[in-house]
Order: sequence, then structure tokens, then C-alpha cells
Amino acid sequence: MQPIAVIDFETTGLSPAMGDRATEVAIVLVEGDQVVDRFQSLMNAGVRISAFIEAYTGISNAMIAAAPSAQAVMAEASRFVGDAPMVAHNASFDRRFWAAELQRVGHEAKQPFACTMLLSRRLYPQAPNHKLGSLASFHRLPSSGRAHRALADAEMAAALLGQIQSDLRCRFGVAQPGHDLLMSLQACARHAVPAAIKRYLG
DNA sequence: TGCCAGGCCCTCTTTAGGGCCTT
Repeated sequence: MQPIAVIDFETTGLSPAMGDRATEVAIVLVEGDQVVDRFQSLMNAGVRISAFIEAYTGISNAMIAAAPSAQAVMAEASRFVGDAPMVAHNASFDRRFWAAELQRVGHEAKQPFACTMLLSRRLYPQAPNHKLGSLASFHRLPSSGRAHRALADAEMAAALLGQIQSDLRCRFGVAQPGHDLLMSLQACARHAVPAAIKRYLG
């Protein structure tokens, strides 16, 4: 069974195109329902962290100063992920930083991304909202540490992915929901989810 | 407690605008 790499970045802001950089990355490897490996590291990209971001993430300039270089961390993260397809919550955000930080070390971001936020909007329209923490509460998923730190959020996203896969099995009878089904579902409008499942099952 | 961007999606729409979500 091919593992899925669930990733979460902490960063200095919202846009690598505006000069924002990653400050921490965490990746959780999932096979079926099981977390089989974890990678987490702060990273020093040589940029200052604003007071707002420090309060938001708990990651300080002192912590970053003592961290390994962004180049070394991203090279190791790239090796850790390999060719595994990837998942993130609001994946458009993490995909941009994944691509931007890898480009700086000469690596290509070739992995496909599925998004637990888009999938949750399709599968759980009754949820109060689709923030990661809210969905974790909605599903009563276990807490795994301080919110807005990379490993805790990656673990939470992995647990949400497990919930999604479990619900696909129960609601639609899909035996082994894989990354290809997740990609298919997130590309469909909300009302077309059953049709997407039907196409997936052939 | 916020701004920056970008993709998705809803609706008072489609010749557009704005909310959500990520840090």
C-alpha cells in the first residue's frame, strides 16, 4: 500500500511570492489507518518572525536561530516524502510553500496534493465551519499538542484524513479509499460526490 | 487582534463580488 504524506508548514506569512518563508515543517506518513512515520523540524531561513506570527505559532526568533538551515531541512523533507502523494488542510497554501522551499534547494515538487478542507466541505457540509481545529472538534478527534505547531497540526490533519477515509468506507462502501479517490472527490462539486464514488468503483 | 496571496465556492452570479481557509 502506497503511503500518503500529510504535511503542515508554519511560516512567516501567507505568500512565498511576497517573500514569506517556512519556519517549521512536519510530515506524517500514513498507510491505511496507521501512522507509520513522522518528520518534524524547525528551519532557519534567515528571516525575522513578526510578533504576530510569534504569538500565533509560538515559534520565536531565538528558536529559529538555533534551528538547522532551511536548505538542510527541506532536502531531508524531500527525501522523507519521496514519491508519496501528499495531503494538507487547505493544501493550496502548503503546496505553494512546498514548491517554493524545494525550488530553493533545486528539488522539483512533483507530488500531487489532496486537500482535507475541500474534501470536508464536500463530505461534511453540516460542520459549523471547515477550519482544521473545528473539524477535529466536530469529529471528536484526539488532540495531539499545541495548535498551530506543525507536528500537532499535521497529526490532526492525518486524523481528519482517517475520518474521511472511514466515512467513505461506511457511507459509500469504498474498500480502500486511496489518494486517487481523494483527488477525484475534491475535483467534484459537492452534489457530485456519489457520482465520483461510482466512477471510482467502475 | 491584522495585513499581504491564491484557490475554491456560494449567490443578491455567470459581463462579479465576497467569504472561507491557510500563516
